[in-house]
Amino acid sequence: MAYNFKEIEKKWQDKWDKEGTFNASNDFTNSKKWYGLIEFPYPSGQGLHVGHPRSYTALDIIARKRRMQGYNVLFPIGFDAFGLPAENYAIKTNVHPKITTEKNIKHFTDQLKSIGFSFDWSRVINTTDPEYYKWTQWIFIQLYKHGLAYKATMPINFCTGCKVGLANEEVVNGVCERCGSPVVQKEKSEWMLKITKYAQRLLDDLDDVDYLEKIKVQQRNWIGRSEGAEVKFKIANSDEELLVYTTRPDTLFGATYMVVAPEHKLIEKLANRITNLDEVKEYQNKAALKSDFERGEMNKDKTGVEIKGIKAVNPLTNEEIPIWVADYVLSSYGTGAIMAVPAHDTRDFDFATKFNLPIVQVVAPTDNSNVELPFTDVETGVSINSGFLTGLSVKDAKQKVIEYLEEKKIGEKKVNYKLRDWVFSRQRYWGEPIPMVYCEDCGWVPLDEKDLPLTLPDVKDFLPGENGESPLARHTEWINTTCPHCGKPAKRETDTMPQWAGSSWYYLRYMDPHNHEALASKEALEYWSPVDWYNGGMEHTTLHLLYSRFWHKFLYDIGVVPTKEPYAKRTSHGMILGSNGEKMSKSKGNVINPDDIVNEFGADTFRVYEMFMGPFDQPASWSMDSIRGCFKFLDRVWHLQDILVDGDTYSKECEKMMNKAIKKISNDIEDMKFNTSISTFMTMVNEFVRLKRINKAEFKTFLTLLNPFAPHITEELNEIIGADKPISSYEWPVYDEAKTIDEEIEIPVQVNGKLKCTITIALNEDDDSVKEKVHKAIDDKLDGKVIKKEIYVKNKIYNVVVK
RNA sequence: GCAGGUGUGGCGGAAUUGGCAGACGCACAGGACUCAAAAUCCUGCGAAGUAACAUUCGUGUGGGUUCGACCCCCACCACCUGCACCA
Repeated sequence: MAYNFKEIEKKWQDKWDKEGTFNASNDFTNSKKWYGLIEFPYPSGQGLHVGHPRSYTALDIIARKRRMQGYNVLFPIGFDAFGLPAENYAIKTNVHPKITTEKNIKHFTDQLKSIGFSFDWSRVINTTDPEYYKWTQWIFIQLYKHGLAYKATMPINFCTGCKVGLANEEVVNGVCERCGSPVVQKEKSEWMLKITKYAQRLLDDLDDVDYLEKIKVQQRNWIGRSEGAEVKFKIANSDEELLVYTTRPDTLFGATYMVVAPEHKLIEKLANRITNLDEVKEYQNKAALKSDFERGEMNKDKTGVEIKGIKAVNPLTNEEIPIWVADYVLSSYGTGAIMAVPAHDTRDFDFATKFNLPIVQVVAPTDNSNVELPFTDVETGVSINSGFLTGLSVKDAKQKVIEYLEEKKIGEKKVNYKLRDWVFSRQRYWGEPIPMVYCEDCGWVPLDEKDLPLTLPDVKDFLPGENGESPLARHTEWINTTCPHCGKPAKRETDTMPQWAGSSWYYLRYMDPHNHEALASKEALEYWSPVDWYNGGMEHTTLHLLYSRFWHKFLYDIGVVPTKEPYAKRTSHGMILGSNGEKMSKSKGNVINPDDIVNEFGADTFRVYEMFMGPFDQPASWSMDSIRGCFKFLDRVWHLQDILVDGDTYSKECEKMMNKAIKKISNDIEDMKFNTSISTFMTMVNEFVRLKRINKAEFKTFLTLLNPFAPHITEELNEIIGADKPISSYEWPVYDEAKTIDEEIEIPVQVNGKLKCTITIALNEDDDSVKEKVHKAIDDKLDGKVIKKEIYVKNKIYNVVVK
């Protein structure tokens, strides 16, 4: 009988669908729960990408294993359906995003089901469903009420293509992450979320979660904590002060000039004393026209203008030093002004060299040798030419100078973060409306919670406004409302939320997706929290992961969720590349469509191949040849039924292999080493074929182990061999450690570290007996050389050193 | 520039973490089956070398530690991924 995967897969998928086989239990008395989460897809018009199933299959394997281990498993799926592509498509074709989204979700659902994932389809969520975004809006209102959402006019990244404000995270190399158009700076009034208030906790609590180390590193870098000091510099002959932030207060004696960012307020304040105001203004204007990217481009010559007419006073040396304006100082970090220490900072050094500014060395290596400047080593440095700091190590000097500054009230210890507040407004239609109303008398007022959801009005015209206004801004009948506070006429916010909003809390909704009273019930949250294992792409480590941790911590603070962290464990999969090793894209013509693969080889082969491709966390190139090998493997598995013999226990010749395999595969799955699990399966099949027999007990265990990887074929074979219940209801096989150990082993014998031969010994054979065997084997190969030393590592290796 | 990662046959990759390098798969070659092809099955497959053994070389490069190194240490090269004038 041939392996008819089409028939088999359809049969089991229909059965699972009809019976809801994999729905998580709502019985919370079962204390053993496991919550596995994959990043829910954006239902794009292109359909499922072959990259999605890599992550989904991996967690599906773990979820299926957990069920067999007796856990109540929650393994949900949903759709992150707000976003630009549907809206851009609507602009082009005038098809409402709601229709496109619905169609795409249908398509995705069919595709996902055709691969046999054990998702709980009774819990599907969709971020564009008013019943869902009602709670997204509710969270926003809570943020607002707790002072974490505020409106600010600030320069934002404005995409000239999408005509929309972008978060810093969405700007890549000066262009829009989505459409590739240039991004310029624009002043706009935007809703902001105060993620910076949580910076320290987002950093600290990384110690309590099990994330891949590289994910933690990226989060830490993104938060970018640094310790230093703020120092006040007096402006000579004035009451004004210039506040700077520095991580090297120990180098204060070497500060030979100051630099302020072009946007710094000092220039305005002291405008009447500046003798070259025109020149300074011209520089400011030029800087304003440059994008952040242009300003930040490396290896570019530093530019700047001295602000003449005013001087700053170094608080330690009392020397008057010049003040410059230069765009290498950013207004958005620290205080927007720096003290420049050219001898010990490469940027200041470049600038000082270009403009002939004095360079004073104040730190030297411990041995006081001459070094090339700038000398930036903080580990070995010792203060010199620094008054009361001279002779101290960098660390001690920092400590001492901060004490001094604090005592004299001219400065204080200060921690800074690179993390910025989250720009939360989007001038777009296809997003959650921000549930805020502006009243002339009351200012910004949140909607009453009982009036949620604030639904997105149906519009016919999706073009953004000329000035980057939201398409909703043209909808006067929707905009005009009454103030929830005083009842007077008022206007709605027309901006919508970014795509990150809905995905910042979706894992909570899965716990109780049909709840009308709350985002999820207390019981469900208590029972299912936290997510036990979350797998997703590295591209989401700095944005989505950080945002959702922030929202979660906030919800924890206001008593909504029971845990500090949303995800106990986070892993990450490597990207699937085209067969040419490049990222799959339509323009490169190297896109593989999952439907074609499922059609030609079947879902089981597709799953096995994606797991066999290579190490899970590393990128892998698609190979049509390799996938045939996986099909061949399953075909061999199918034909094992032809050599099936009776037997209720493992046969003598296979007992060891079976026990070893259970151990290896069980461990491999936990370590996400799926590729070596599959090698183990292949080795087993080769052995059964070589022996021309497999007994029932062996086959049953084999099928159970393979079931999470290839669920359809294994269920079918299980039925064929007369099982009375499906594998998904079996217990995960256990092994007997004693039966994984060989009592007779082969060990290598080396002479001077080079392999000469191998000998067979009993496990734990006594050393003298082993020695005797070794000498019998190699004594005639020594060419009369003298044995100097013999090393025997028990049961491992025997090495003879000769001369 | 900083941080992290990777480098092993023709290719994808294994290696119990310091102990027989190349498991498993692909490709390739030979054979069986077939009128023939495909599929399937069997055998071989790092390089040099030999009739065949033997032997030598071999995990990006150069050095080191060790009885023994893909694995540890030092220096370097190449590629990938983040971040990037963050004071």
